[in-house]
Amino acid sequence: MKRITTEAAEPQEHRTKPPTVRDVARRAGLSQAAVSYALAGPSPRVSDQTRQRVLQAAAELGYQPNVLARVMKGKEAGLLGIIVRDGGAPTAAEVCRTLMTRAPAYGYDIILTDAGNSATTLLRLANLMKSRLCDGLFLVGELPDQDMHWDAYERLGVPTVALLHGDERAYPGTRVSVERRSGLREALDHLYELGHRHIGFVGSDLLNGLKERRRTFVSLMRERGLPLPKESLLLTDFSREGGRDAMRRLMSMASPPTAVLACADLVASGMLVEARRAGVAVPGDISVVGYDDNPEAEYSCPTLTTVHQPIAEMADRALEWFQSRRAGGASSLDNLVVNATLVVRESTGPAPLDGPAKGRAHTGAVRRGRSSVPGG
Amino acid sequence: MKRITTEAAEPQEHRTKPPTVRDVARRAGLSQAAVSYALAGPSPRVSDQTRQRVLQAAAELGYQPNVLARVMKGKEAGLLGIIVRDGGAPTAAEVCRTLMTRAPAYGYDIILTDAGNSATTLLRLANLMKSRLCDGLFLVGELPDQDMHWDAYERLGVPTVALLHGDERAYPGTRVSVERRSGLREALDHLYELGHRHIGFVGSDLLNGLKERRRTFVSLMRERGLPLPKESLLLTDFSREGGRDAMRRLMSMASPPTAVLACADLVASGMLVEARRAGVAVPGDISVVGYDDNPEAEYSCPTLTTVHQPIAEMADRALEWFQSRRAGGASSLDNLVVNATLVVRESTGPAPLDGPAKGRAHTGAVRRGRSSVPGG
DNA sequence: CTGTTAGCGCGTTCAG
DNA sequence: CTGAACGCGCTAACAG
Repeated sequence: MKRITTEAAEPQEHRTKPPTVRDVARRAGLSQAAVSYALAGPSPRVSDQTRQRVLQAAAELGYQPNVLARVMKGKEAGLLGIIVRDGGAPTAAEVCRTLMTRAPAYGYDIILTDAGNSATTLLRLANLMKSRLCDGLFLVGELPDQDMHWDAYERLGVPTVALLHGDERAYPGTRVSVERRSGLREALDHLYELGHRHIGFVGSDLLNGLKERRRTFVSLMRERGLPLPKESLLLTDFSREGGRDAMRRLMSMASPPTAVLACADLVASGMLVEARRAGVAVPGDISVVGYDDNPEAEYSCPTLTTVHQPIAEMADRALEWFQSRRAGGASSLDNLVVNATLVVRESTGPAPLDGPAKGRAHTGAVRRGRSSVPGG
Repeated sequence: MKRITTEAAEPQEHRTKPPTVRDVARRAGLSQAAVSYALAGPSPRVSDQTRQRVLQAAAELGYQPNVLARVMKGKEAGLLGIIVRDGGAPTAAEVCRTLMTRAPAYGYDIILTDAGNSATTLLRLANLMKSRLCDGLFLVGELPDQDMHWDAYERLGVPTVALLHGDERAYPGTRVSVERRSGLREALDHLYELGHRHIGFVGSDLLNGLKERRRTFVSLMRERGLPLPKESLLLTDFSREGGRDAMRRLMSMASPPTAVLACADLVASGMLVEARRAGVAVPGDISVVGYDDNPEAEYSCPTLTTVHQPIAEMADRALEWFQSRRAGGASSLDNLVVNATLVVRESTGPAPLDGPAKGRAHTGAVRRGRSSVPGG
């Protein structure tokens, strides 16, 4: 009963705030409802003439609807959110880019935030996006300690698809996962055919997904009856520096493997850099295989043989899932599997005939070049 | 008068919707207002005891405030938005990453969307972010045709800072710009000292910023009285492929430059790849300088001498601007300038003593390798 | 057939 | 400490 406001309000401070439907209505001499109907498209509710008046008034004021208000009313936003653990990781970055590129084809806009490795940031941002803003969420890349935050994840209350999250123990919700075994098997077959028998692995325990790659590798090696001395299973940081360090350690081994699988291209890339620096030939002395097939793999030196993760396909699976949900089917807890395949480039070649690299002439060069290095 | 809803509604469907202040209030046996005050922090409006009750009820329900509703009410969101023209471009990607990493230190969260090179998409997303959601916007990377959309940009009605946008003719609003002249001058000095006199440029006209780099290069060459034949000013695509194409054209020239500046690392990287493929030595036969200092520059083969854009500093300038605005000063239309500096790595070396690369033995190899290439 | 009124959703805030 | 209005755009139900 105390409605004092309405038309009596002063118009002078409207300059700063963007115009609303009310402003347009005032200008067109109509009610807000009429404006809303007119703006929604041709409709039997408003005459074409009125509609034109509205459209013109809106254009003159530069009116843009407030999406937030619309969303609050309960309309679908047509917006999906990406929360990436660490946008600096090349594979995660490419997944995000791909999702963003492809989303429009599925009728979605997309926004992204970076959790910067912090679980609390992730939850804060998730809460923001979930507040009716986004119809769904992608979780790209796992957090190192995400297992601790399960309850919070589950409470999100927004349809969510996880990507790059390892297997169901690492993330029990709906996720896109890569069939690890086949890709790694291809890599091992490839190396075996090239004559390699002593094959090492450079891994990291930072994330569940990386651990799984190592476990799968070990199991495949056993399956095939190949020797796997403990020192050929290296652990290092999930970074380019980690790769360099691993390569140094390999070069200092009495009997290093003739071929090595890295848990990620990022690590493999560091290995190549260090090999080049130390004068170790790849693949002449040691073959290196990556995992991920980041865009850089094609431009490294030598170009990198690696297990390709089909990122475009992963993005499509994830987007399709949202689309079919929107259509009606509440298909809960899916596991959307895609396959990885080996891409052979320059970093793998025949196993050295005269045994491991260590015995060869240039090994001296390695020692000379970096004798004070840790891990030796 | 027809208010049927309210308390009479069935409670069973509350499970799906996240809890609201009303739910917390009901649980604590208080009014929504009391809850709101209590949640806002200690205040004379509610007793500490009541506050505890509220806090506990909120925790039990897993209550999270709806950020959208809060923002609608006119509160600051503490959120900044990034609109990136093309997240695939390495420099833009790194600027975004850096902004996202550093924003928390300035008290902001940050969300990002990719305009995917489309102006309409950009404006749609800008409208979303502007709808009270974001307190400010970063525009990262210019659109090829952005000049056409000036009025729309200006109407955004949100404090905006542009990054990677060329000079004030390209973007008249507040922006962070790189002092181009000094960085390029350093690069030329460096090449000059190495004995290079015939220096070329591989540019692109896609974006204003790239055009400016070329113009600055030309003006510096004139200033120094160095010859600059028209065919040493190459134009190509802003991509790795564009770089490869440019290198092929350079190799087919009768008298190619002994050193070349590329308008961007991305292009320079393609040039290195093609040189390696064709057996042209860098820097033995030709020196290559990039622009941007993307992270990859340090890992290419050879590593790339390039003009470093101080991205961290750019991000800090931009974030500081928002921060000081928030504090009160409405400092409008600033131009926040940072300086670029040369980083010398392996891709530059002394000018060949026996004249341009073309005259040397391996040139034959180049021709053998790729005689059917366009641009020759 | 056209236009208007009124109220939804949710956190905030002023007058009681 | 509570009741009720507010900021928004949208839309069901009514009035002309």
